Amino acid sequence: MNSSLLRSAFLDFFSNKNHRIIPSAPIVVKNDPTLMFTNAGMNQFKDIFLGNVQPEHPRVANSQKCLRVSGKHNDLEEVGYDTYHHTMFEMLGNWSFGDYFKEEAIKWSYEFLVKELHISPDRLYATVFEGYPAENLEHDGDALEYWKKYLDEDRILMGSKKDNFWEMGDTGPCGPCSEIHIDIRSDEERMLKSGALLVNQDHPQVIEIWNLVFIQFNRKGDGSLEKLPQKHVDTGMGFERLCMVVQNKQSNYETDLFQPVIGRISDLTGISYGTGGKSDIAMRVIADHLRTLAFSIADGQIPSNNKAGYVIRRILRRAIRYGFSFLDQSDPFIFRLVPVLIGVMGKAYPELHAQKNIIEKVIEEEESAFLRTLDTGIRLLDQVISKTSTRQIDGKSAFLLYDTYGFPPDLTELILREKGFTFNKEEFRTEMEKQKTRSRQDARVEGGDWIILRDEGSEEFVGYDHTEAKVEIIRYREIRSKGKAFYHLVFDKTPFYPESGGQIGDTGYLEKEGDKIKILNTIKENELNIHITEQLPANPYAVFMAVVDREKRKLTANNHTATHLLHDALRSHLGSHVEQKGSLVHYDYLRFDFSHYQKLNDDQIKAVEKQVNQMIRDNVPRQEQRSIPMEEAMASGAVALFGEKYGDQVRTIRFGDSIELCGGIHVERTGQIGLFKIISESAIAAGIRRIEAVSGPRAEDWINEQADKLKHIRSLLKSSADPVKAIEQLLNEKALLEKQLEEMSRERIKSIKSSLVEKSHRKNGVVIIAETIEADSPAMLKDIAFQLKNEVEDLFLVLGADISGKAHLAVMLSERLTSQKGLKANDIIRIIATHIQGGGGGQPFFATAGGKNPSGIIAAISHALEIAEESF
RNA sequence: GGGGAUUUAGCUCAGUUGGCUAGAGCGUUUGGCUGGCAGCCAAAAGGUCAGGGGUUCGACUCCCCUAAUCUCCA
Repeated sequence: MNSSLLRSAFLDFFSNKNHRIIPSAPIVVKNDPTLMFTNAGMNQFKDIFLGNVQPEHPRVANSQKCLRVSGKHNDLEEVGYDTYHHTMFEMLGNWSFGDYFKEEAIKWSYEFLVKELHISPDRLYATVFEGYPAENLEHDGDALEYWKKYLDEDRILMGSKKDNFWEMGDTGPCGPCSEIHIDIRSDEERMLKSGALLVNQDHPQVIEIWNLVFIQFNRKGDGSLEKLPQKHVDTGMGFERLCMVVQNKQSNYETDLFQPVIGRISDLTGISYGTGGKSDIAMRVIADHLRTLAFSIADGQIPSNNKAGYVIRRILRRAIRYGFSFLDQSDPFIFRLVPVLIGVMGKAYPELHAQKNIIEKVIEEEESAFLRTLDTGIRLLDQVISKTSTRQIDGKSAFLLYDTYGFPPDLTELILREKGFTFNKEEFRTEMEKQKTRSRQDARVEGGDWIILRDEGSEEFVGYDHTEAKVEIIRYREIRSKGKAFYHLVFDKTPFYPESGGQIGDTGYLEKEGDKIKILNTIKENELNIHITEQLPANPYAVFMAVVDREKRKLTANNHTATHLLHDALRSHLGSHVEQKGSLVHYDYLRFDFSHYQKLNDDQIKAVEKQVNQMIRDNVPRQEQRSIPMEEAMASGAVALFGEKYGDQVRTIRFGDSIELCGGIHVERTGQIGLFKIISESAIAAGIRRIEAVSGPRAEDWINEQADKLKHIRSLLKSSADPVKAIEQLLNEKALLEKQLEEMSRERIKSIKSSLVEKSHRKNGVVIIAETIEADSPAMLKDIAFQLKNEVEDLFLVLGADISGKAHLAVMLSERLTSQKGLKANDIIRIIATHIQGGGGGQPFFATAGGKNPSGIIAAISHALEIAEESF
């Protein structure tokens, strides 16, 4: 059975059991600082388990794309070396929200594996929670009883709390789980040793394929467990492993999910798969990472230099590195694999088709960028080698290469080994330790404990309707950073908008009987809105007036609405491939990154700007829906960014044709924005462009500035008719005059030079010139000095000039005088510069000085003359 | 969140302790050479040295601030 059929077999099976089939949530997580990527099938149902929202349907099933590349679940470094670890994988799951429980979950899992997929039951093992007396947790007798209906008792194993009691976090929903393991070893091997002994022993052929979690408790803050009124089922089955089992393969990479991609890698590199060498590892790494990249980019996460984007970039670079080292690829090639991947998975995940272009472009661009980085690294490494006298380079240099230039240490080692070198790994490790300690310390300084003032529930955001509110502080904490103390305050309700969705956080103040405390910023952490201040109120228990800086709020709202209008205008002029890739809404300006393949020409920019301004003049009213289901919003044509998921209640903001899911602050009517002006358009990555723009008063300022400049130009030109033509004329004239001037100054320099030569005298073959001249600029002085040096042999030249009230000196010596006589122009200049109350310096053959006292020039020159007379 | 680094011509980059009149290669334009092409030769254009402030007689170079980018750690 191929993978597509297998995926639909699972979904059909549960659909027939009255489950609603829902789409996978995006792989990129928004608004949850504890999680960057979806790492388990249950992520999108977290709120249902927590009781925060009611499910729309009590039974659902889906195939969820997951990523395990950072944080607690991090499989990245394992990928490639074995046959079953992945960064990106699909998790098949069926859920019951307060509906069916253990009996059905177990029954159906058995039915699907054995009846539907014809997996032999004598290869299956089930584990059941053995209990944990310390917490009064009984062994899971129910699960055991249900399993006995299907499996021999010696195939049902007891599991510890570690393996068979599942917890989401330190607190929250939890419960016992029951895992299904499968033994795919050959019959001979199975005869020799029972699979029961290999369960949970990291054997590559005795593996867990399905975990059935029975959520029935809530772990409270004090560590105790309470029974939930509603019991849930949460199951997850690794799709890649299932494919391997069903297709009778020994490795996930031999299934039809990976083989086409690996085949293409072979074609492109001319290296075949299955040789058992490093090239096999490289191919697995690339085949795996390609999936992660394609899915992340499709969900809107492009590689970048921080946070989630940086995780993605590092994965891509890991793939490139393996291609570079073990497949001998020094040109971009991974992007060429995208069509094959889409062939395999595009049907189940149509977003891959939709985003094909951008996935390819972004990967290609990143590949060439990293290959350049490798080039620079290799060059730097060569420099280090040439400066090293032993056969070992120091660990600090290797670390610098890694830490600052991102050059992988294993590559450093590889290259060094080829040249018969090594590097000091001990020292490298020490440097790395130092870096880690420093980071940990700085991170540690961050946290003071929350001080709870009132045990009140959640904080309410009232900022959509109000810019001030009577508030009470419900908790606070002190933060120390860079020797300064800051306070984080949380209110019972707040009009302050926290930094999110690209919009900056509100500022303002907290007032109590005339005493004001500034609120410097507002940020969001988990679901808390945190107000940052430099001081704590004298009486934190009081009731305060919290007031938002209305002026900044208004300007910010202007820019946020302008951003939506811009987005809409870009889509209507450039096409619907335009998607938001990043956004910054500040009170002074806005920045909007979006997918598009080429530079916008002037006409396009004008057209976009014009449409936005038309919308502003139309004074379109805001239509807001505070809380509607995601599905309904999408149906109305709202532009969704990545991050929303099934069952979410979302807010939509509509201005005419522009409908977006958005939590930000917007104007009531577009007319308030007044004016919109694009300031710059540039590229930030392959296929991604950036527009910076201003609106309202800032746009007015900008326009006025331009107009003032033009006005100024006109008044300077004394011609209001056609300033462009006048400037062109001036430029032409200027070019002509410059030529003439150059001619004249050449003549003048020539005559100055000849008069200098006339006034020169010789002593022991040295031509000595020491004169005051009239020069227009220090550059002219230099000019004369350099020309004379080329024309006169054995020259000792000292020149002085009064240039607009300042004294300037120059000393020029011929090569022979510096090398044979040991004279140094820079020494001489320093001595004689005292006469003009200045200082100077330069090289041995040429030096200059400047000073405040032009009347000292003559003294300086005669001093230099004395030096000359003494020397020759 | 913290550390390190980068920002110089359209592109890739040099520029030594502050002072050689800001350079190289590629690209562009023009002219020439060569049966044609690949190319070669010659010349030219092209720079707010990221932006702002400071120190200095003098700043691409030193100091401070800001921004963008790269990179490592958490």
